[in-house]
Amino acid sequence: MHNGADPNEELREEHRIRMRGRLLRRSASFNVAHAVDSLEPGTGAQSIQRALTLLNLVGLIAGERREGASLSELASISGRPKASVHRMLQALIAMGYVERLEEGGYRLGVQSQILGQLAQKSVDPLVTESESSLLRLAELSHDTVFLTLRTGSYSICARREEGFGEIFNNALSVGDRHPLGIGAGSLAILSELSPAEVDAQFEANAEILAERYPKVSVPHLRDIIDQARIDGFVHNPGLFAQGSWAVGVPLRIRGSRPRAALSIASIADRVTGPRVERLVALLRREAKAISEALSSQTDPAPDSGDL
Amino acid sequence: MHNGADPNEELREEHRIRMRGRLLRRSASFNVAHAVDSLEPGTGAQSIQRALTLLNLVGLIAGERREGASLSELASISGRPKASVHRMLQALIAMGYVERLEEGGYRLGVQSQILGQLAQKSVDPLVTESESSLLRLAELSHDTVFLTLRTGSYSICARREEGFGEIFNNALSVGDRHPLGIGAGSLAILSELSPAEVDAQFEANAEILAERYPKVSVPHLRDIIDQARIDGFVHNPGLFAQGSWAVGVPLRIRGSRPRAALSIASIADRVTGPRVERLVALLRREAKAISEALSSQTDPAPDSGDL
DNA sequence: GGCCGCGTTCCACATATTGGATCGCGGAGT
DNA sequence: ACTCCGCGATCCAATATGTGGAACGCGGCC
Repeated sequence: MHNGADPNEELREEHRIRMRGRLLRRSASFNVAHAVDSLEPGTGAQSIQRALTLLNLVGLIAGERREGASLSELASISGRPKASVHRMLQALIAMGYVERLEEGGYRLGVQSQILGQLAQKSVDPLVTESESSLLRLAELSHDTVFLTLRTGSYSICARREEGFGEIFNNALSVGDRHPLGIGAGSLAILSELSPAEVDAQFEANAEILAERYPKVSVPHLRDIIDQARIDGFVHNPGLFAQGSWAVGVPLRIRGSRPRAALSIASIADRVTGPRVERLVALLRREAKAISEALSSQTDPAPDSGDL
Repeated sequence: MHNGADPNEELREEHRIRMRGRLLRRSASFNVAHAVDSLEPGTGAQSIQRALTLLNLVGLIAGERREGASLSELASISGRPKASVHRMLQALIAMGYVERLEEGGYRLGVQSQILGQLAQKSVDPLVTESESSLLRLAELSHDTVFLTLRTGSYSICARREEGFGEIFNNALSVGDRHPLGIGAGSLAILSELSPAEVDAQFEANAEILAERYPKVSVPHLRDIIDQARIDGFVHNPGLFAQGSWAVGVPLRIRGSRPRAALSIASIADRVTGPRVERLVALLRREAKAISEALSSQTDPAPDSGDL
């Protein structure tokens, strides 16, 4: 996807250096939110759901720790018996989606990597295209930056880039999935949909929201969305994770339904007052850059720039 | 992973243009080889295997056709009833690993892409690092170039790049998996292992080889491997797919077990006589470049260059 | 030497998956 | 306009399938 001369690589390396040793070991509880997923029984597919959830989990853990994930860890986090997890892992290994290190840890395998490659051909150029924007935003804001994508009635954290500020936001990491409406990016996407569609989404997720996000008030979210339609950005004052404030802007792509957003998260102090405007300005600039880059890919004529 | 300025992108675009319209619609049979996979019953996991096999298949088809894969196509290729395939697809969609286009086709979804991203953190830098080498090789040879990786007792086609010659080798595409020993790259990897290890691999795959590759003679493969130990490259005179000849060299990475190879495949006429030496020279040069690049990543001191 | 936590294996149970059959739809053919 | 065809979606009885509690063996640690 890139060679050593990739201009992003320098930025990236710099980040890595500054981040080193700062990577706090996430508490064992991880972000189980999306791991314990909606398994509507009767659809005849929860073994698949369980397996893929496990695969996600392996990815999430092994993505942060070089040693990979241990069996009992996976068992306890996913909340199923070790025997089951073990059996699933065997299957995943047999298929090459998971590998086992000599030291015993589990991590993603070659097939996972290849699947990703195949996926890049089909799915959005968005993720790759926004790479450099995310790096710039992280660099400039010193906070944590996210690219959120919509899938069905969910939003998923597709990319995350660390600024190297003092604070470290662990509320969301790559691969985490939440119902639409949870998170600044997610709300930003909703703000581009019609009120009717927004209602439809909230309705589709009604149970999940009530069950897993009991503190969240849907009417309140609707208010935020309405405000965002006016402002053009979402401001989330720590609604979902305590102390995790954020701003988000939608990505508007020509000829495509709204389904992506950029957001920046940090502590309350850094997402208040005049700084909000500054962050929003940064986000808007990058959002525009990305949408123009994507438009020009399909259509050689430069965008009229209505953002 | 790259932005518009990625130096590989130009090469790549050029390829795309030259390839356009030449992408023969693979015959409906596809390369089912690895799709109908070893489902050892009783392990208690073939629903997972089936689902992941289907996922692979969606990736393979949608990787070549923008419209994605159709249900009945997937059903007929994978050889299971439509009802089952449909149910699995629903599950995969619910998890975000597969998406459905408005036009009705199935293709890989956001989660697949993200899984790939997470995998890149854990798995080899090899695949990304060898990108430009593959492009150069394709460009220079005008044939089809492969990066093969080892997983357990299998080899998998991790990358494939088209030269724009007259002939088009369809024997192997990205994601295809075969037992170790099937294919020039695969053999090249084996040639770096000790004879005892080679035997162990053949033994592990004995049944599969006998059943699915009845024409292949293991003793003969052993001879080829022995020869490759002397020559430093593998020459496959159409052993596995009729008319598909190839040469392959192993990738030797400092401080890592042998598990990768580069190979070039074409028709008999183009992989005989003096051209073999020329191709091998090309392969060797790139193999050296890659291994040096990787060594210098972990160890700042330049490699002593014993290749 | 005994304890603990780990990964692994076993097996009777029941449930989740299976797939043949059916249905509804939209496009092609006459 | 009517039929035919192939597609994707849905249903449901039969059972093959995955399940998970329990027990095992191993290595490190007190």
